[in-house]
Amino acid sequence: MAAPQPKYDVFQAIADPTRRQLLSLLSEQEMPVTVISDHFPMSRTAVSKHLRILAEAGLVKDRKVGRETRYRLESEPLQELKRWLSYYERFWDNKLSMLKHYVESDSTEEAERYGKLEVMKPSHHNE
Amino acid sequence: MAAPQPKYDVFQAIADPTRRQLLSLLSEQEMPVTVISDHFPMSRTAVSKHLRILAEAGLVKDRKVGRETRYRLESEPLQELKRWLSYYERFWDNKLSMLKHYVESDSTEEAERYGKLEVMKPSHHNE
DNA sequence: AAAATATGAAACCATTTGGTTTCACTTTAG
DNA sequence: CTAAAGTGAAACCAAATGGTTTCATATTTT
Repeated sequence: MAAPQPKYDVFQAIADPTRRQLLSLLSEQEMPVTVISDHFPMSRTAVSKHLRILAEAGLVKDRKVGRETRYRLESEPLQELKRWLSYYERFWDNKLSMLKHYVESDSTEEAERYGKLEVMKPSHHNE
Repeated sequence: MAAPQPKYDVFQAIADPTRRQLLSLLSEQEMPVTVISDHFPMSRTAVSKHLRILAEAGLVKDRKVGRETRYRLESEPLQELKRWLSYYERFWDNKLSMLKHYVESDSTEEAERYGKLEVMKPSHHNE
């Protein structure tokens, strides 16, 4: 029953430099593992494992062609990242709201300041 | 001499769910560690370590106020993430260029296909 | 059919990561 | 001055991570 929820999310998937390079490489064209691993200083198996992690995060898809398995980029999951990021953009894009934020937090009284906030409610941008 | 290059970059820093929640919380206002850790199910020390990692990535700044150290969000480093992401946006925003990409990679001959590419040149989006 | 190619799975390993508890230090409050 | 509050650093730990080597299996090639 329980959905076999993926072990790796987009954030974790792109945290590794090698995996970001893999995405970059695959964005150019579809490729089988052997060819891909020629571009990296590690074993084919290691590359294969990184690909599996990317696949779990939905960032790459594969298809069998004869005896090879070709991997290709699937950028759609990156939209989650964009969405997460959009929340923070206001802090550098909108000077006005940023200033407002700053002034407010500095003009409040010491006691009770933090307790009044409604924080950590898992909403769109928390995770 | 050698710049003590930070151990954590933005990608790694935001890979952890707890750290993303920290950014979310701090985006509301500046806070001392003790108050922050009240919002998490782990020890103050653990939160403190996450904050240090975020600080290494430049995502939070702190300032001493009496005996407390207040942390605040510093969103600027997230621009690197936005920049990285912008490269991939074309794969979902621009249906035309995506299609072009797909057609090209599928119409080429088997042999020599991969060798012709100029890949992995560490450029703006590789890492 | 036999040899070569392409790949995933498994078993191992060293290092990193995310947490904990304990201790020392500084700054405020009584 | 003494106690309490706020923190960071250190020592420890179990689990996760990123690699490796070896082995089994499926598909081509000759």
